[in-house]
Amino acid sequence: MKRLLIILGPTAVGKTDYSIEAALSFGSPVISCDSRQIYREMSIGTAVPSEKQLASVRHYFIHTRSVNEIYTAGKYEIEALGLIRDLFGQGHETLVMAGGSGFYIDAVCNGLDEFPETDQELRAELTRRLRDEGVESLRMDLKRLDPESYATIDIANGQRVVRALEVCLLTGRPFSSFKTAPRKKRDFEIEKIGLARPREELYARIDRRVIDMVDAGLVEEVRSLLPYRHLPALQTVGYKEIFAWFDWADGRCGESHAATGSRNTDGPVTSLERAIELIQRNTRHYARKQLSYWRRDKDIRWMDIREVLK
RNA sequence: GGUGUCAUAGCUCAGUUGGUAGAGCAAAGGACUGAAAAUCCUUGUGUCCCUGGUUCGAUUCCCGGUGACACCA
Repeated sequence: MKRLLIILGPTAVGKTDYSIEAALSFGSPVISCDSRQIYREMSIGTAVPSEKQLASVRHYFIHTRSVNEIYTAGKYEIEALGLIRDLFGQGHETLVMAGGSGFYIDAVCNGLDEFPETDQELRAELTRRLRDEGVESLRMDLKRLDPESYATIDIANGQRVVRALEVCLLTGRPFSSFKTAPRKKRDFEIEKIGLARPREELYARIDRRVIDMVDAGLVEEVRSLLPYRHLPALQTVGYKEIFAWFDWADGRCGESHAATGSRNTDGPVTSLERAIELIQRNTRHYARKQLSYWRRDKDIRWMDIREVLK
C-alpha cells in the first residue's frame, strides 16, 4: 500500500532539514503543509526553505499563492489530495509531507465536511458587527438560527460565532447540519512523525531565529506588504508586530484589529527591539499551541530530533 | 558624608486602619470542521529584604542594619 509520511513539529524545531533528508532517501518531493509559506510575497518571516534547499528537492505548496487570495484548509485538502493521487499514480511508493499547520494536516488525514464557498462580504459584515456590537449580539442570532451550534461551539470565541452564523445566513441551514460526516477514508497509509526538542532548547532557537530574520531584512519585507496588512495572510507572527511598530512611528498608536476582531493588550510598539521581543514571545506561544494541538493525536510517533540527526 | 523615598510573585506594581496577600505581564495547560502562525478558554506562583522591639499576633508600627534611587554637601 502507498504511504504518506507526514513530518510535523513545532516551529523552529528543525523540520525543513529533516524533511529534505527524508524526501531524498525516498525519492519523494516535499509536500509542504504550511498555511503561510504558501504565500509568495512572504519569505523571511515565514522561514521558507532556502534557495539551495528548494533546488535540492521539488517542493509543492511553497510560494504558489498570493496574499491577495483567501486560502483555506478546505482548498488545501482538495489540492493536496489531488497532488498526492497524481504522484502515487506516477509510481511513488512513499510521499513526504512536512509542515506545522495542524489543521491543514488534519484536513488531509481526516477530511473536512462540505461547506459552501465562503462569502467575504458577509464575513466582513459579521466581523464589523463583532467589533461594534460585541459577541453577545451575534451569539443571540446564532441561538435563534442554530441552537445546536450555540450549545456546542465555543461561544466566547467571536471568530467561531461569526463562522457559524455566516454558514447559517448563507445557506438557510444550520451550521451544525453540515458537521455530521464521519472521518473520510483515504486509500493510502498515513504515518505521522513528530519532531521534538526540549522546550528550553526550542525557545532558544526561536529567539535566535527571530534575530536572524531581522538581520536578513524582515523589516523591509514587512514594509513591502503594508498595502496588504488587513488581509488574512498578514495576520501572522513576525508581521503584525512590525506593522504595529510602523503604526507607532506614524503616530497612529491604537490601530484596531478589524480584520480579525481580536483585542490587543500589548500596548504601543515603540521600537524595533520591542517588536522583536513580541515576535519572540508570540512565536513561543505559537509553538506551544502547536504542541497542544498535537498532544491529543495518538497516531503521531514522536522522535527527539537530536537523536534523529545523528 | 547628610537628608529623604523605596524594598511584596520570574518582571512591573497594588494592598493589609496589625489577623501571613492580589492585579497585569511572563510561565504552564486546554479547545479547535474553510481566517488555524488565526481565534478563544483555564491555572498557580510568595522567608511580603535582614536583625531586634512593642503586641495574644508584625509583611504592616518602632529601633538598627543592608541595598537601590533622589536631593543636598
